[in-house]
Amino acid sequence: MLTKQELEDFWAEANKIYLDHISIDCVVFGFHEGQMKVLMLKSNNEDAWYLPGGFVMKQEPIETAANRILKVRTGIDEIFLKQFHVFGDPDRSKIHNEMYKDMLPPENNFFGRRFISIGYYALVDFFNVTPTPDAFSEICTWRYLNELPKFQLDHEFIFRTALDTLRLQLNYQPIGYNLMPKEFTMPELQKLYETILDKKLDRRNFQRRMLGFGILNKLSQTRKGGAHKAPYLYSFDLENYQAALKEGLNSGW
Amino acid sequence: MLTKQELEDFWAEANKIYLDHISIDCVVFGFHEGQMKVLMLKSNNEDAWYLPGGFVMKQEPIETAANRILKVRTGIDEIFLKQFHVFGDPDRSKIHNEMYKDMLPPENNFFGRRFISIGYYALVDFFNVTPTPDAFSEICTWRYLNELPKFQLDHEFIFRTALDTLRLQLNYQPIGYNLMPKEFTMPELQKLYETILDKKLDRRNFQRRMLGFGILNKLSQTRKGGAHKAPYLYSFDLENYQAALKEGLNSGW
DNA sequence: AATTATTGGTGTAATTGGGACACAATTGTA
DNA sequence: TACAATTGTGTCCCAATTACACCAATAATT
Repeated sequence: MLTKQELEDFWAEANKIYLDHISIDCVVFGFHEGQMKVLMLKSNNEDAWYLPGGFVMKQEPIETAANRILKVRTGIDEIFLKQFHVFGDPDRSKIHNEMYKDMLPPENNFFGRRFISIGYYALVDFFNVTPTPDAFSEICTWRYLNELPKFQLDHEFIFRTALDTLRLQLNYQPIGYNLMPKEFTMPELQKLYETILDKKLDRRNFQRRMLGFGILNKLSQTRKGGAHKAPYLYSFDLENYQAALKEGLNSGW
Repeated sequence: MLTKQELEDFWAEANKIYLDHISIDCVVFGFHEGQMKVLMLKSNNEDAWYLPGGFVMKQEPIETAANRILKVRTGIDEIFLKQFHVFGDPDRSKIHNEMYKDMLPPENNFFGRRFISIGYYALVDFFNVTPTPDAFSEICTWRYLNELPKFQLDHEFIFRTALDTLRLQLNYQPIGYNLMPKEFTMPELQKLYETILDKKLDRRNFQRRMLGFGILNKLSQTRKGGAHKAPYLYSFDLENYQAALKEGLNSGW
């Protein structure tokens, strides 16, 4: 819990460096070996969980701001990051206004203002991440998708929209470059897809389709050491992968 | 051209009622009988064209703001309107700052601030629209896509992104409800698609695919009066149409 | 060393969807 | 009445998707 003085200092500083009324909320999906989690923070003020977020500096591109915000929360750079929606209801920050109303009059409460929030979703390997709380949270941690706590504000809606968007975009967009090791097996990649979509896919059809995209290199080595038959290793063909990111995977009309 | 006093009044008022740093830019695509145009405004200050846009009032939802802005520019309500991207480069408003620098110091120049702009695209029948200039434009009019003037600011990029997004979304989303008359023929609907995509489609394949979506009712009447064979009339099955808008047209994984 | 359990590699038949294509029907005009 | 233009409709072919089954490799067990 912050003291009144600390809050005042934060707001005074925020007023100087950040754009008013604009915030960024990030839904960080973490993956590792068939698991999928979301990065969440627990308020140090009450029993409420929220998504990582922050503000845009006065002369900072929003893309840069999103990366900066995630850098301090996760410790990693160069995250796969995608803008997916803007959340702009006038009363979405009401709770913040309530929360701090005893400590500062609303006109000084930076948080209590109306914020228009730009939603990003991020995809990371959660083994690479060091979850780091901010000044307003006591906990920053991964949560399983099926064991999510109650969200603060409209963060439940933001999370849901991000997940829907991610699943939709899986149809037109390659995925996995930042989530898989350099070399990986087809079953491992399939597990990533199954985890995101929360459904089983057919091994053979998955492989055929994925190879059809032309974004994978089949290596001659196999993954030794595991139990059972050694699967072949693949790597992403980065050039084709990037092209597919731009052009999309299916043509349509 | 506005006087200095008029500008000052506008800015003073804008400061009172609008959220700082947030703007909305709308790419309004107009369709009618196989033609496709974009709504544009010509600055009364210089030979520069820009997209309809405006600001968000302090307690107004952004969706409402976008509708309000388009209402005054087009005269119509209930426009098909879709948020598609946020443009937030810090220097995207630079030109505005330049433009008015002789009339007001930058700190009073509402326009000269850094704006983060939420991009919407709209689809309308341009026969229903009365293009109406704003205080900063002498002309508000439709322009053909292949005869576009030079754009101000980053509006060329915004326009291009909107068009790309529209064409992409044509693959997963039904279209035409607000753009076609209540009853229309298959060739008329096809012409809409061809116009948007700027390419010819096969009559028979188009019909088969479109009917496959299950969003059309085939009526028993035909369109009499035209030359040549009378085509059947169709109407949208609004229930299935709405469902397809939500669910998407193709499944993917 | 043989057996078993488990997972990975691969092929094939049936179905579906899309693309290319041709001919018959209707209507106004010459 | 012939013609031009346009619409309605069906079929063939290929590509993609689906469902499904058998063989191979490895480790643990016996």
